[in-house]
Amino acid sequence: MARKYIDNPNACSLVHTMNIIGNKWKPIILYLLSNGSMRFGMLNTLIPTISKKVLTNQLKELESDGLLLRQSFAEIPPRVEYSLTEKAIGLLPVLRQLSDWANEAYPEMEFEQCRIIENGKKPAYNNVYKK
Amino acid sequence: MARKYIDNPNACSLVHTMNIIGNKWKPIILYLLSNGSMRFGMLNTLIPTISKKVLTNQLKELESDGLLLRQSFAEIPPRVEYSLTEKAIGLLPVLRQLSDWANEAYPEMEFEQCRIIENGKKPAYNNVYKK
DNA sequence: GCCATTAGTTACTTTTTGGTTACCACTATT
DNA sequence: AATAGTGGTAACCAAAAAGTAACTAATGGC
Repeated sequence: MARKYIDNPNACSLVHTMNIIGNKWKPIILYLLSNGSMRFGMLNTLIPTISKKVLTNQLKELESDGLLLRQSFAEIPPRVEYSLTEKAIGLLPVLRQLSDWANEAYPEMEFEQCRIIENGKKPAYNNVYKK
Repeated sequence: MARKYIDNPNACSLVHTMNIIGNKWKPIILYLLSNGSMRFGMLNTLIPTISKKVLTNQLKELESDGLLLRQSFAEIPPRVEYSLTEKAIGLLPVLRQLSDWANEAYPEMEFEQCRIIENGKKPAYNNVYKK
């Protein structure tokens, strides 16, 4: 289960960034967590097309790269909260710009409004992904 | 050979961006082209760990997403030049910020200086990836 | 006539990623 | 006594991405 990274012989920081967030689910996970912590099950509900196995795996990788904090509460049934670290918070504005870029570059696509860190308002989760 | 996109039921522009550049090679390709056009063979030389098949495929996808312009010259042997479109040029500052983010978030890694669109100087290609 | 050159393509194999189902621990509720 | 609820894990399988090697077209140089 070793993680596969792109060869990065010259230590290019862009390659490193893409190693960390350049895949199918991670930006979405960070985006959903951008307004506060969330439980595993909630993430799974908001991203219904991801399997539990893969979600677990992505969360682990994000945690090991220092982007997520995982807090496990000793309760029954279990409760685990995921939240962004400072590192991840520093990435949010860039994710926002990636979003903005798509809006400008592909105006014909009429995207939804991106809700990342917008005036501290919570995103309308129920409209983002429906079960 | 149909392209697989992430499900994007709510037309999130971040998901769209990741569909377009969120993979192993595309940011590197854009980065290498950020100082001007380049031939297929040169790209392949500068990214020696990519196979010709995959490079061809990535270039096609970037072209079909409107990020690259492909100019084929009727010469023997063939000559094909790839260059960035306006869309792609608009993305460069964001790529630069992704780079900068890694530098700040992982200071222990001592990355190389990112050379994207830096004062119009050409990147020192030979130091980026060696054959 | 033979070889080198370039930008691919094709067929085939391997690696990587993602999905499915069943299962677990522990308690509260019915 | 059975079931629901949560956050997983394990075994197994399917799909996607990537790698490899051989091949091509058309021309110039030897």
